[in-house]
Amino acid sequence: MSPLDWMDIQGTQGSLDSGPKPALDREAEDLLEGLNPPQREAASHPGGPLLILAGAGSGKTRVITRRIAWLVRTGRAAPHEVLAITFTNKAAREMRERVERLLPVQGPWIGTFHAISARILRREIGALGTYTGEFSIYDTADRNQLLKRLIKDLGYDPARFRPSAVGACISDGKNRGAVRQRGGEGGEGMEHEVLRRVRDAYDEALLRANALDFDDLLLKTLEVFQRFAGVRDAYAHRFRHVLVDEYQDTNRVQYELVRHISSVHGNLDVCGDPDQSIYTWRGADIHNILDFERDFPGARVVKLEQNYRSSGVILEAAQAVIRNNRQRKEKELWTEAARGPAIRVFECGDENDEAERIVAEIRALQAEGIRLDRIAIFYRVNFLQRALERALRLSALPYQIAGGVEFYARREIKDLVSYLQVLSNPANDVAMVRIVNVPARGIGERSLELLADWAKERGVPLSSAIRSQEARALVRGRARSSAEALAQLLERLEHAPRLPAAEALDQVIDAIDYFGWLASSGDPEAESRAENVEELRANAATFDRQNPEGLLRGFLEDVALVSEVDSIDAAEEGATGPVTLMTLHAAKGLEFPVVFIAGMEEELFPHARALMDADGSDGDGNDGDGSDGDGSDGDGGGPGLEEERRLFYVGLTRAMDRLHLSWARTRMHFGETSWREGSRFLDELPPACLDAEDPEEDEAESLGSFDAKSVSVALAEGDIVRHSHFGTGRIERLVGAGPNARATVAFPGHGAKILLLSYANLVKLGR
DNA sequence: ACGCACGATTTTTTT
DNA sequence: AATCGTGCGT
Repeated sequence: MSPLDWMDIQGTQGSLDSGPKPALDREAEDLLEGLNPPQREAASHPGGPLLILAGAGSGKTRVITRRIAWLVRTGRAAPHEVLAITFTNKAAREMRERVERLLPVQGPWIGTFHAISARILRREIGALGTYTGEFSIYDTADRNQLLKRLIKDLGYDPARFRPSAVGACISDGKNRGAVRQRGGEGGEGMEHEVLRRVRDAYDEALLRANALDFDDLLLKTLEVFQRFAGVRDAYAHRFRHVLVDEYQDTNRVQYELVRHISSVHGNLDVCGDPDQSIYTWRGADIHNILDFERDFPGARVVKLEQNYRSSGVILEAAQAVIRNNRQRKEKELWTEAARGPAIRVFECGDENDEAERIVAEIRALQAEGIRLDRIAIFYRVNFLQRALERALRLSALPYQIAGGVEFYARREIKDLVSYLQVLSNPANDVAMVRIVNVPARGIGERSLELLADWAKERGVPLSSAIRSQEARALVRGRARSSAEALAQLLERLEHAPRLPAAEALDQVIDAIDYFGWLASSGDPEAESRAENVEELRANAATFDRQNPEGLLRGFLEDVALVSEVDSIDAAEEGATGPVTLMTLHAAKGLEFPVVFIAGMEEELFPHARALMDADGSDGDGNDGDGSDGDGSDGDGGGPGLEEERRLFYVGLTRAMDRLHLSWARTRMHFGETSWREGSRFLDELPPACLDAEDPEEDEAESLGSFDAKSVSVALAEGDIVRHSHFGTGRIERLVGAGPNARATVAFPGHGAKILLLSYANLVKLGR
């Protein structure tokens, strides 16, 4: 979406108010074809507030896309009068494509809250009088870097007040936004005092840098709407129909935004599932969806309860699990699908064993003819990714990871993007600091400090100091000439913001001879960095093609707002894609025929942290520093646990046919190995849904295999075992005892091997 | 000013 | 285990 294909905000209305033309009726009717009755009701809701309670896999996206097309087709809204808000850019892209397939029409605004807000602010933020439309967007890394400097400047120890932690606090405050005034938050020792001072300095620094962080994008938009009714009304008039997906994950600020923007026409459709609310930690307030009918009187409520995605077994299991939650709106999903294969639970020795078993299983699936891109592996926390990745690489299975080390967080990418940011917004100090000595030009910390102080005294950005002869005079020697050269460089590139992104990028790369520098830097990763830069160039070129008017600024916005999750490609036609790895959070909204969920362990899957803080759904007081310990109310298990359970529910319901859950008896964590216990969630699965091979049910065996080291004791001839290198095999013979015990194992494809049990680490699979 | 070695710290989840 | 930051030596 190009930020500039703007149509006059007001203007276009009239002519559409007349009822639908009869000729269109049939075509409109076609758009509803194939929908079940509630889906049809939702898609063709005539107007006014609408709440779609959409269970997992109930065809929600289908309904929304049809609805948008239907609204346009029946003349209830012109394309550009439709605003659809999604949770990720990927979802936005997908929705746009699907709508366009139904109706060859462009113009609806479809995007995330952040993207839409940015788009509005580019145009309107000037009204606040403090920012300009050229503002930069600070991502989390930028934020933390800025905070670190501020914490130091204020004389605090950044080790004691970790920038990331302080940043999280600040963000939290902003997300709960409008209601911040509640806590005088004075007392409570000096911690709050520190926080307050850093926060103030932070906001001021952002202002001076003409920069907004993610939270500000929403907050400033809200502020504009609140303070300038005219602007608000213009948008509220324009957007005749507003649709919000994943409404259960909206926070307070987003709620207010939605309210404003739908205030004129009152045509607000929200869609979501309280059972899939998994973002309360980031300020999402489940009450938004629970109280929708109260907030928007006269709301129509439609429940979508037929599941079209998962097998009977999977759906039954998911339902059984989620029923353990206390805080919940009753809802029964049903399916016409067959029961399908049972869910399998792998109990593994350690994380490598777990990864290898998953890999072996994937191999087996592959042999069955199942494509890799139909397979996904989920996990609760990112570090689990490591062992999985290692095993996949070792076995040469192609995979892609969502999340992990984000592309745009890589140093080489940050470097180049920072140049572009400085060119686009010279006040962007964080970016300026980053590039001042990249490539190395001999401007060290000391020189930088001199320049920064000069700028600070005058209240001007750092880049002004670089450009000022007077400031540069403070610096001695090589640094001075380097600063001069840098100033000239920036001047030569000044026109970059008016260029297409790819061109601007290329000019920067040229001007600093980035490839040459990379090659000569002695960085062992130089090659892969160069590849990443090529990828960045390709991204820029793609952006230019899709957004001819976007220019550098548009590209920078994309860079800031597009997350790695968005880069997960749904398989191209024809070619078979790789296995996909991602966190459970990232999995929301997706579906895969085969799903693995790794790390089903206490403390890890109900995550230890989630069980600790007892608050969550009450917008109530923040953390008494360990004063009230009420982790004990039984039932649902507390809001933290309930959210974890919802997350598990989300994971389960991503699976269409096959589902594998795994856990490890020991796992390396923080560099030390610890004993693990199977997740309590495993116990919540109905036995009827599980594969019988469950070793936990077998008393004798669980005794024998309790100690990973003594697994061998439990082995017998005829057992099927797994080996980290050779894969699955069958034990032909056992000889010797104790540390000398040996097994002859037949591995299909490798032949018979004689293995020393104390080394081989065989894992018994069955017999 | 820069490189290296050592030690501290990390790991919930993300736009 | 792996990354990051600090302090020291050149």
